[in-house]
Amino acid sequence: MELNERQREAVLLAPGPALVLAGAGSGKTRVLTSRIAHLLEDGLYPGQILAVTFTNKAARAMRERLAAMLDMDLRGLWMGTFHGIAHRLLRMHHELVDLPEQFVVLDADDSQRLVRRAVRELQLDDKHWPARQVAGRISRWKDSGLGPQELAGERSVPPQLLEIYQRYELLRERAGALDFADLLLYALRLWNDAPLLAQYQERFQQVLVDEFQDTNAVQYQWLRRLAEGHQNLFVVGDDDQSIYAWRGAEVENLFRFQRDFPGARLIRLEQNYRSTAPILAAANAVIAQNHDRLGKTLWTERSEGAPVQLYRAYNEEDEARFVVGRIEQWVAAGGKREDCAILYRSNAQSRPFEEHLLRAGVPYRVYGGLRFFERAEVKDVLAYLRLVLQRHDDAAFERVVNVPARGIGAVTLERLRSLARERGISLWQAAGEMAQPKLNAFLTLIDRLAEACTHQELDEQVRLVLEQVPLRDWHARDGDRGEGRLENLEELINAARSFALQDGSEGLRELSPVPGDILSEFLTHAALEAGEGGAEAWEDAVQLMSLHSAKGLEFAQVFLVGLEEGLFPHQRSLEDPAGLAEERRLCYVGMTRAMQQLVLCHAESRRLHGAERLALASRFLRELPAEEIEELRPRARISRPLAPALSASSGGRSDCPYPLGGRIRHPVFGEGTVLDYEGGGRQGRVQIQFSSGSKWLALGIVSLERLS
DNA sequence: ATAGCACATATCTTT
DNA sequence: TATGTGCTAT
Repeated sequence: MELNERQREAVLLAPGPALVLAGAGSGKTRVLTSRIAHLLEDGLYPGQILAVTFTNKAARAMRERLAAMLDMDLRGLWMGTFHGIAHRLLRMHHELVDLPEQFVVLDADDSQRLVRRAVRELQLDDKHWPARQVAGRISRWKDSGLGPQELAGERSVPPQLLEIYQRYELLRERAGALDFADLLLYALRLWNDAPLLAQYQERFQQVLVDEFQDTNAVQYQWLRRLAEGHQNLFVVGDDDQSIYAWRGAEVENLFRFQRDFPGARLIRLEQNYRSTAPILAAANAVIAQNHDRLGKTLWTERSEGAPVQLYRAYNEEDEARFVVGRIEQWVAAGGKREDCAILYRSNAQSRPFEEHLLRAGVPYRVYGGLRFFERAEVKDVLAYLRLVLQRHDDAAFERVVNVPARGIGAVTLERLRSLARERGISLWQAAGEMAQPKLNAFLTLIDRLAEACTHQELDEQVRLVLEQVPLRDWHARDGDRGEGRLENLEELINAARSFALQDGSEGLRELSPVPGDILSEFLTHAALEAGEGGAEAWEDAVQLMSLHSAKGLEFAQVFLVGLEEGLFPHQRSLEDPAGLAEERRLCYVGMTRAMQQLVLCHAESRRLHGAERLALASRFLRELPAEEIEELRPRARISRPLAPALSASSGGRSDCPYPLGGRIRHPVFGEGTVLDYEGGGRQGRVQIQFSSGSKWLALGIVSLERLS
């Protein structure tokens, strides 16, 4: 595809620092990929390029695009997330930062458990110090580069919290483990080794960064030091799409960059190629309500396009029914399911859509939520493997010492913990010293397992765990609930096999020269990339995902749902102007995902956490320009289905000849949109929204022309 | 020590 | 809603 003038300029820019402010849909990824291709064609070796993306998905996509553009061996080209790259470096140079060779990576859940343990060890009330929140604060401090020492003098930090932080660090270090934030911190520490830094500065002649507005303080420092020699740092970002401040991202890095790299070239990409004019106008109007923007207005050459539609649903069921109806209509007209995306603020909102899609027999795929490697039964098996690798991994030890139940209860465990605490040793060591039969049996089990696992294929190692540890029986006793877990255990074997195959053949491994055990690779993979792609990944399916995970993607049809005060914008940001601005950017991100048709939905009433609540339309809807919006009026009949059975029977709406949301033409009233329908056959009636208002029409009498 | 049950509680986004 | 925690009976 041709590049426009600005894009071309960015791609061909001479070496040196450069900042590309790239609006949504302005061809950002294309510029980045083209520049890499250009550098390679210009004679740079793949090994001299480092490209950093924000998600694993984005890294994969870019690699694929690059491979398609160039007929070239890309081995040696480093492309990945900050976390992934940091991990790779740490595997290679662990000794420089006093890490054990087999260090493990803690995911968010592991970190929380460790916090809980720290709280208990300090004899603090874990009600008063909820692990989830404390872990969140610690992680944010770490993202800004603040260790316990730096916080010591801070009056705003309660002393207990500081103590918890310190204890957490102690436990974590003893376990030879790194949390997500540590990966970045330790990677930054690597740069304190001058020869090593010089080596990488020499090696990576060109550093390119995607989604730069989402970098945090530590990531920025890491980049700055890496590039401070040759200054060949090419960053691409959009302040309007900064949606990760809650995770420590600092948009200010865009300004810092210009300050720290004087003479940096600035290029703005403002021409949008993705969306129709109405979609763009609507999105621009919303984001214009934010202040302190770098200033940038997207425009498009396209003038055509359907208006943005707004559907006001009675409740979340109605919302789901409407959206699924529209999707069925799209598919019936020959559209692909995968071109339809349902985007919501929080993952919990997926359920009514899943139910309606299921009922309608429409394949769908949900991204996010509880992912494969985050499931308890899967994490248990992984914990056994972690112990095999690293006996001092206390988190893993605690997780499975009594799973399945083997008579090691709270009392024994408490004794273990205090012994470990007193002597400053790991739980594994403490268990060895206790010389208690049941504990010994557990230690022996792990040792035997480790022995059996040596020199085995990865999937064989997983199989060995399931063979030597009666986890299957344990879950099988759990009846219905256990069945799914059993399936997940079998799936884990498959996951291990395909990971090993991919890793050994052509995939990651050759491209990323990581030394060390495939097992530890796999465990890191499980923590870093919680596992998306299921077997049905290639099936044509409707896509359901949170707004956050939609960033960087595009779809012909976007249904942005749940636009209600308290839900979106989220309750917790209502009070806080900065939080509200971020919610608005999130809305902007969501709207700009749409290429052809954007449908916005909100419900008047919503069941949330089990309780029914009235919901006000989101303030973002009031910010829309009326002339771009086609409002679908609320239905006249207001009734919540009394029972699931009832809604199921009325859910079989295939007997209505006009799909909900579809366009029709009436001989007198003209064009309209099908809003609702009740009754069956010729007795049924259908509600149509005409420009003059909405009307109920008897199916037996009128004849309506269907428009595609 | 463990299973089962009642009760409380916090509701989001992700590497 | 759904998850987790604490209590009680076994």
